[in-house]
Amino acid sequence: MTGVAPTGDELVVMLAALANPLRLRIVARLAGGRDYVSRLARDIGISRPLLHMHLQRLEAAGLVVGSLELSEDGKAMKYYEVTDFHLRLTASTVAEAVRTLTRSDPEKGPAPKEQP
Amino acid sequence: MTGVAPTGDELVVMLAALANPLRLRIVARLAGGRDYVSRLARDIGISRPLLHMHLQRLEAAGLVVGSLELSEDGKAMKYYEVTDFHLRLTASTVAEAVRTLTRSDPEKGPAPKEQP
DNA sequence: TTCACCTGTAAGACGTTTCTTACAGGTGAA
DNA sequence: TTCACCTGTAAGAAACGTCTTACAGGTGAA
Repeated sequence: MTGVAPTGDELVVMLAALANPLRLRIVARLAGGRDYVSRLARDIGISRPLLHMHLQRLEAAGLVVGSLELSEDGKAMKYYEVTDFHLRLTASTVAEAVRTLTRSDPEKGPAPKEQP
Repeated sequence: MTGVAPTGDELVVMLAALANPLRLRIVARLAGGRDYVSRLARDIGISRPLLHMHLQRLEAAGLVVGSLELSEDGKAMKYYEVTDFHLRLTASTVAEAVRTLTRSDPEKGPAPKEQP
C-alpha cells in the first residue's frame, strides 16, 4: 500500500486533485473497477477532453494510474485505475507535513523552481 | 471529536480549504495553540487582510473557529483555534462521500441553488 | 490629540482552473 | 472508402482564487 506520509508539497498536490466534485466522482467510479477514457467519459456524462484533463491532474497526484493497452481487436485503449492511497488528515498530520513544505514560505521567498 | 464523515459537498469544501500551502501553514501554527489574527499574520509573515481571507476559508470549512474576545486592556481580539477534525481519505471513503454529492452531477444538472 | 495597537472590508490586478469546441491521428470492419 | 470506435492536444472564454493597497472603525495610554 501507499502507506508513507507524503511531503508537504505532495500533500498540497493530492488535496488540490481531490478538491473537485468531478474528480471525486472519477475516483469513485474507478474505485469500482478500472476503465478506459472514452467509456468513463460517457459513463460520467462529460466530454472526453475534459475527462482527459482531470485524469492528468489525478495521475500527477498519484491517485490514479493509466496504462495504454491494445484491445483484442487492435485498438489503443487507455485504462485508468485508482492507486490504493490513504491519507489521514488531522491538525497534527498537517503540522507534520508542513515541516517539509517548500512552497510559499514568506521567510525564504516563495515557490523555488524545479531543477531544469 | 468531529468523528462523523462529512457529506460529499462538505468534503469538497474541506479539501479545497486544505489544498493551499499557506492555509496548511496556518493550520499547523494553530495546532500549536490558539492565536489572534494580527499576531498570527506577523508570525507567518503575511499581510493581515490576506490572512483574514484564508481564515475565513478555513472557518467556512469547519477546520478552525474564531471568537471575538476582549483583552484585559479592553481591546477587541479575534482568536482562532483549530477544531479537532479528522479525515480519512481512500478510494473507498471517497466513493462513500460521492453518494451525497449534490454538485456537478452532469445527469441532474450542475450546482443546485441554496435555499434563500 | 496623537500614537500604537486591535478589528473589518472593498477594489483591482493577476494568475490559475475549468470547460467547450475544434483539430489531428490511429485501428478494424462494412 | 467510409464508418465507428479509440487516442491526444490546442485555443479561447469564463469563473475562481490569490494577493496588495487603501480605507474605516474601535480601544487604551502618553
